[in-house]
Amino acid sequence: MKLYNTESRKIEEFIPWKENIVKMYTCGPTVYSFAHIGNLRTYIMEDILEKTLRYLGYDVTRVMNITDVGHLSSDADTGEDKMVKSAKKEHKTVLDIAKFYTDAFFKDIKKLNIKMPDIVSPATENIAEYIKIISKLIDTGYAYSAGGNIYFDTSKLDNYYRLTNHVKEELISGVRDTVEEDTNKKNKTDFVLWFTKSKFEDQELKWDSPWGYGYPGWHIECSGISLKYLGEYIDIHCGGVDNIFPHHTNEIAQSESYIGHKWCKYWVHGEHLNDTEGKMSKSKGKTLTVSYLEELGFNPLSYRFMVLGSHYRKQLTFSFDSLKGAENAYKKLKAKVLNLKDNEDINLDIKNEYINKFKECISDDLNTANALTLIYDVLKIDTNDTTKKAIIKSFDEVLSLDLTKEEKKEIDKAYIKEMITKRNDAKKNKDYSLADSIRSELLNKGIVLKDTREGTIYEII
RNA sequence: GGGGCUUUAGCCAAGUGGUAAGGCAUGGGACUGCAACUCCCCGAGCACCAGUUCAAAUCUGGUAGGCCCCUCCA
Repeated sequence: MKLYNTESRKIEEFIPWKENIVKMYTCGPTVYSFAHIGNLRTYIMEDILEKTLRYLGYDVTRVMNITDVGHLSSDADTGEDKMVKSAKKEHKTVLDIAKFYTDAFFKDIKKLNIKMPDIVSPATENIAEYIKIISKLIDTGYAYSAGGNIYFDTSKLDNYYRLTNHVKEELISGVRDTVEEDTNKKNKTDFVLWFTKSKFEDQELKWDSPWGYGYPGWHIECSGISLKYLGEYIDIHCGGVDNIFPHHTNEIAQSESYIGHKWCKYWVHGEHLNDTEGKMSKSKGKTLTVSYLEELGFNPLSYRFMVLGSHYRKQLTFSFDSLKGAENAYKKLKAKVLNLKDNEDINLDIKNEYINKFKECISDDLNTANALTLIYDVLKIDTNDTTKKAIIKSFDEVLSLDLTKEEKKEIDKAYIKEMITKRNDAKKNKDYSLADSIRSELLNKGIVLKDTREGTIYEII
């Protein structure tokens, strides 16, 4: 397995800490609104990565957090916690909001055939863990108290920037002038581990701690949850590219200072889905959600297909034209696969040959585009249908496009047969208007008639 | 100002030194009462310039465009 590691900026051979065992941590959503399809692109990538590792025989444990506290809002306003802001807007408690959008997130990932991580843990349920970590960081001199808050002292590390290549001197703290400088900090890059005093006094969720009644900083949750469920050595940490700095940089700082040794071996980041104007964002208004795509008549799996057609480390520009193209391609492909006969003997040599080819594709830094192309190759192999279908079904364990899954809709077969007979009679009598009206009547019910050489068949859409 | 990514046919996209995979769309053809479905056929020399090389989309340097990060963000 070859994987691009953000830390080395190279494609590396994947070698986990312990042979055959993979501990994988993936940053989860902040649940203050619906996830948009750009967010979901990263989760699709992580899903493919997890399934690829399992397909290759690794024993994978994957953990994801749910951020339900302590994220600052966008610069568009004066700085209110996102969760609090949503709660106010919708007249609900913070935890109600979190619960609602967490459920919505789970529904979305299910529609996209993203497997639920083995462990999903909300930030608010691991406060004790954060307190434990912060206490030790204070004891060992990595953290200090100032102005009522606990800060991590980034000057204690000589490789703080190792994930990003940033040059310390060139960092401009006020690229946007709306950002206020926190005068409690010893260094520009220091960050808060625990708040008791902040600009945002209306924070609704607070907990007791050795440093006072307050709430955790924005980076500690991932370190805490990861250490709690995966231990001190993890193999892969994923997220979107925007997490690299400062979030993941700070996670490394905290976690390694706490445990005293290297923590995570591979950092894998997914590129963004852009719209034609650039980065998709929740604040731009028109949010593209999975449900919205469904309202427009798209199958969520068409979006998955579209995402898999590109590489996760390349920016992808979303347009309805490209989604439409993906949907066409997906429908055609699936129809071809479903058409394959299922009652012959599988040629195991051929099956193994193509499964190996498939493994080559996906273990090449998750080259899903080539994996999809391989499906088209399989359809062209000189072998029986059943072998082809078995091969594609195996690929689909990773790709999860439901390519071999029949849609099961309740249909009245006898009724359709009767209508087909009626129509064929009409055709014989050259009563084409009757024939066409029968055809369109069935079409309205989602039944598409196809006149083939072997007679009329139907498809349910 | 600093850091990083990116530029291949109408669109998506593979490709990591040897004369451009695949898919979608379009067009043409077969089939059809007409359609749809299906099947067959058709398209680029890789942003630009200059190097290295017997040989470059692939390496080096530069130019131009696009995007992201440095601020919560997938």
